[in-house]
Amino acid sequence: MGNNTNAKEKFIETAYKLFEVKGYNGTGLNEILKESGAPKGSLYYHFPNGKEQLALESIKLAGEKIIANLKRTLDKFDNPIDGIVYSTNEIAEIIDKNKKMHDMSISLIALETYDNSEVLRTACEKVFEAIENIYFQKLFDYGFNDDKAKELAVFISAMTEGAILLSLTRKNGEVLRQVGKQIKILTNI
Amino acid sequence: MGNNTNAKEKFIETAYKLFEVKGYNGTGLNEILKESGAPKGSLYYHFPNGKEQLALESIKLAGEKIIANLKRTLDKFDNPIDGIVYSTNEIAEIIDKNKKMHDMSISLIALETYDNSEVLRTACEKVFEAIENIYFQKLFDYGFNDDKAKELAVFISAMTEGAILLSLTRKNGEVLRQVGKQIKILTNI
DNA sequence: GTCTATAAGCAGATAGAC
DNA sequence: GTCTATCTGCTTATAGAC
Repeated sequence: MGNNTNAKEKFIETAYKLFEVKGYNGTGLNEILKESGAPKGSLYYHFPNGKEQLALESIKLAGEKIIANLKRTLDKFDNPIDGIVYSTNEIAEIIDKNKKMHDMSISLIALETYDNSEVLRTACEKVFEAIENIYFQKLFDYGFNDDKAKELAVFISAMTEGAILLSLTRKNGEVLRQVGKQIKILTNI
Repeated sequence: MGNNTNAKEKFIETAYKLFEVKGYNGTGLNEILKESGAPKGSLYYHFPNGKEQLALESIKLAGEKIIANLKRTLDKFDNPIDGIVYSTNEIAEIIDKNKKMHDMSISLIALETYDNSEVLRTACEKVFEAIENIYFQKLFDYGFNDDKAKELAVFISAMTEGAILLSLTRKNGEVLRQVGKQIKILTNI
């Protein structure tokens, strides 16, 4: 019997890379097929609901990778703000080099789908919530009370997503680095 | 002689509304044509470079509207931070009501085009710069020195864009309101 | 300047052989 | 489970009548 798990995973891996950079509407099924080297029939066997189902799995995968990256980085530091500044600097470097999105944000697909597909919007919402929770836990463990940690986590999530957007648009990581510096100054931790 | 200016402006108005919410890749030319009530030949007469040229004009128009809104709001306040908080609360209300983008951000089209079209990327970059300059001027006029005003302007731009993204994804303006509160606390102005 | 007809290609999706 | 052929409809764009 053929190994269907590998074929399915290959589709998701390929799709998630393309969706993250080119977006949901900007990526055709044919492109995903070509890149993954499989025929169309196989895709629809593994994803009966077609493109939307493939995107759903892609968003979940992207979320897992983003969360894993963020956790790994924050764990290097005791002070949460130092970890966050390091994280923004890491992303800044990637943008300086690749000038492409890669395991940093699902903002594009979130903006493309929040008004069209409740399934995909909810999936994106969950990823953003998970990111916020990582920040919250780090801040809470450091000693902030529940309310303060929650407020700061929302703030840091928004700031980071915005800085990624601006840095991508400008094709350099300067905004991310400036924002990192600024949050260090403002929070004064 | 026919009034070509009106026809052209009508196209831009229609396109900008659709692009802002549905995105560049998510909006077909046929949809713009149908909504504006004009035939295809007319569009290509006014925009020989097709969709990209239409999008370029749409981004410029969106930028003008966003800037005008922001200026008008900030001018109501002497204290820049109070103006910014009011502005984020305004956007939060719009999201609570409409749950759609409308004169608040070009983030979707920026993320869709930064890697495909240098023309559109540059247009988006200019809009973000203009927004940043509005914040800078307000902060500078209030008494911040040049460097500090610049740093805060970048920070506020990023934070606002990120908060809009998260609020749209969650379909409510809570993040924007929380971020507004938080920036008031952190800057302590 | 305006409008219609149409081209050429790609989109997502499906049927059915193997 | 895999693969091919194909369908329908939409995409951007163009040619040419008026």
